[in-house]
Amino acid sequence: MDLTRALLDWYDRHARRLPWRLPPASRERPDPYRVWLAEVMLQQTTVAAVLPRYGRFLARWPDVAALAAAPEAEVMAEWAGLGYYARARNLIACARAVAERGGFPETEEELRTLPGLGAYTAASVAAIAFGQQVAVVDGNVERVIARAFDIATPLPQARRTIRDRVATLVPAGRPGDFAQALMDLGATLCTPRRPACVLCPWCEACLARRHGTTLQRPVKPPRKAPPERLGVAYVGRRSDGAWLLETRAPDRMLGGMPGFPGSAWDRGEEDAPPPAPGDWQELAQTARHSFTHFTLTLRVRVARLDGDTTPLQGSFVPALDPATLPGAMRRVWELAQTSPLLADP
DNA sequence: AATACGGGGAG
DNA sequence: CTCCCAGTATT
Repeated sequence: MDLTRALLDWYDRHARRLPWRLPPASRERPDPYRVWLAEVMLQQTTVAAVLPRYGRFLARWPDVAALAAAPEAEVMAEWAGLGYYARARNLIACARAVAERGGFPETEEELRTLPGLGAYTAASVAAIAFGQQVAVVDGNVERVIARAFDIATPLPQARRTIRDRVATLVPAGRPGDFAQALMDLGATLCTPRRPACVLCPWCEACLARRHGTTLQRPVKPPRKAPPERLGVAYVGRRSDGAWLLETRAPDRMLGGMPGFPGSAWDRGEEDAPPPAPGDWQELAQTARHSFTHFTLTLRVRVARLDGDTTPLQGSFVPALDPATLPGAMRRVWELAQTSPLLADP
């Protein structure tokens, strides 16, 4: 039996049931908006992390017209905690472009031109939403294919070979199911650390298994240790309880998200003057947060500000829901809660 | 080709 | 702790 047939048969029996997905072998076409939204949320993000957020987002903006009309700050707030905030900014831009042109384009090539749709997402929407016969390659697929064909070339150089291999396997009839089947296989059986080869539909054919190289595929380049960075953040609260916040510039780290004013730690600044006149006190403890490419230590300075304070940076917001803050800022907020200076009025 | 860009789940 | 995840945009 060929690889494609074996994989689809396995998928028909073991497909994960996910809210953005139709059951296997379904004759219906899924809503392109829902497919696109899920694919963007899933970029570098685990299914487990997306699951509780997808339904909430969809309930709030059920179609592309609704999202296109949404205020940007509300979308950013809904995205808080999901990371890679350029995704949310691109999501809005894409929704507006699609609403403008009256719907999603159906080819991989046209989809690729939309904001936030790269090679993977354009291919996945084309295959899953529109039934186009295209190769969908994500991290799971890279692992599965590198193992099945025992590809020793390191990533990312091996991407072209992997893509070509997938392209020869995609069936004309069920390209969307095939893409999702390959990803399910990587997510549930062909896992990085402990692959369940005995359950795998490709067990017999898998070259890495035959050669005993499974755990060494795919070959990845070594990564260097992320550097340490320092910074300062100011948590100010006015006598009426309002918090001093800024909206971070879109071209910066955590761009478009709310945050506490302070040094530009994403640009190497370790200190900065206060964002408003006041009696600022530095907390004994620091706020630590790990990003992909550096680890940040933030000194936190707090102050209770006068009712007529005019901020030099940021502006006062009457209420602050920490759930709408990105992780690093949430840590700062939590630490600031220990200071009596910031207690509710 | 290399780097910036988050956060959380799994082991 | 480390690794990795339904990647994209920029340089």
